[in-house]
Amino acid sequence: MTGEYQHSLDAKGRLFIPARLRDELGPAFYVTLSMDHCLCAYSAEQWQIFSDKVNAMPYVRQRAMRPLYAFACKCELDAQGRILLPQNLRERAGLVKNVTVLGSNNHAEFWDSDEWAALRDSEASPENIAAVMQEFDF
Amino acid sequence: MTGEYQHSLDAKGRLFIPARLRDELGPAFYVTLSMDHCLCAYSAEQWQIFSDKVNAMPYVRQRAMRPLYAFACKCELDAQGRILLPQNLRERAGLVKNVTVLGSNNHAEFWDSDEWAALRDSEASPENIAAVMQEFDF
DNA sequence: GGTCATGTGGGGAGAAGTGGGGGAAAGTGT
DNA sequence: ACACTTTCCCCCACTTCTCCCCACATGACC
Repeated sequence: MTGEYQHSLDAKGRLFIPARLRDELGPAFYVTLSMDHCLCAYSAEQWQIFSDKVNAMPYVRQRAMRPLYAFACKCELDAQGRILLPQNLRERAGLVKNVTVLGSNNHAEFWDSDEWAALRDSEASPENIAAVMQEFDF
Repeated sequence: MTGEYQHSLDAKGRLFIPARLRDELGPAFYVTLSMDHCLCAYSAEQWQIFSDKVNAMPYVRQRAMRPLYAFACKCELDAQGRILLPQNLRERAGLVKNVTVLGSNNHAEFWDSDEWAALRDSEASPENIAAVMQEFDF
């Protein structure tokens, strides 16, 4: 998944999913917290892969995953290609009006637009890009 | 991939891809940022190799790749052999009207023509060529 | 000079994206 | 149990933009 898309939450808390990401996420997908101040969306398939990994862990470690599952929400697209984001998730990621949707390889991310803009400017500097590319021998 | 090709963005932000590069990039390829002030295009195959490497890393490290994926765009050729470059990518690389397309071994690069001309003149000096060749024992 | 492949530009149909109305379903209080 | 509010979901109307198409210019090759 790739790309940066600008959308807005409407008065009812609905978020539009760009057509390109829709194809890759599938008709129903999972949204949950991230380690950053944003939300992550995983296709049903990716979610399964993730869950399998969790299941393979000893129970003591599985408990640490509790918040991830507690906040997770299975989202389904309406006829217009939108999802309804539960309020607790919106609050958690500080999503109010302007939301930037990012494709990020195997998942999508939802950011408050201002926050993402600030992060992008600091992360997408030539030095960082250079460092990343070097690391991957790209 | 080799060569230097002169093209222009039309009013709709479309860029013509030279026939020689088209063959090597394939019908759909990925365009993203570069560490220089230009855009890079990778064939779907190259992109997959890169993504596989990223997926093999722990999630905490994968985050560093966010800007690369956020700016990336899967571009498909139209019947005339052109692609539509998203505005944010064009802005990022300062592409307005005249664009120089470069073949650069395993990828292609898109430069603002003036900028490339300046860079080429400074880099393609006999001294630089000599230095490069020496380094590779060429 | 003719013909084919390559490159350039623009019109228009249809998909993508946006917003809002209204009714069903669920939750709340008396 | 019943009215009332809130949330959710389906539907419709509208705007914007992408993509497909055609028409033409240019240059290479025969």
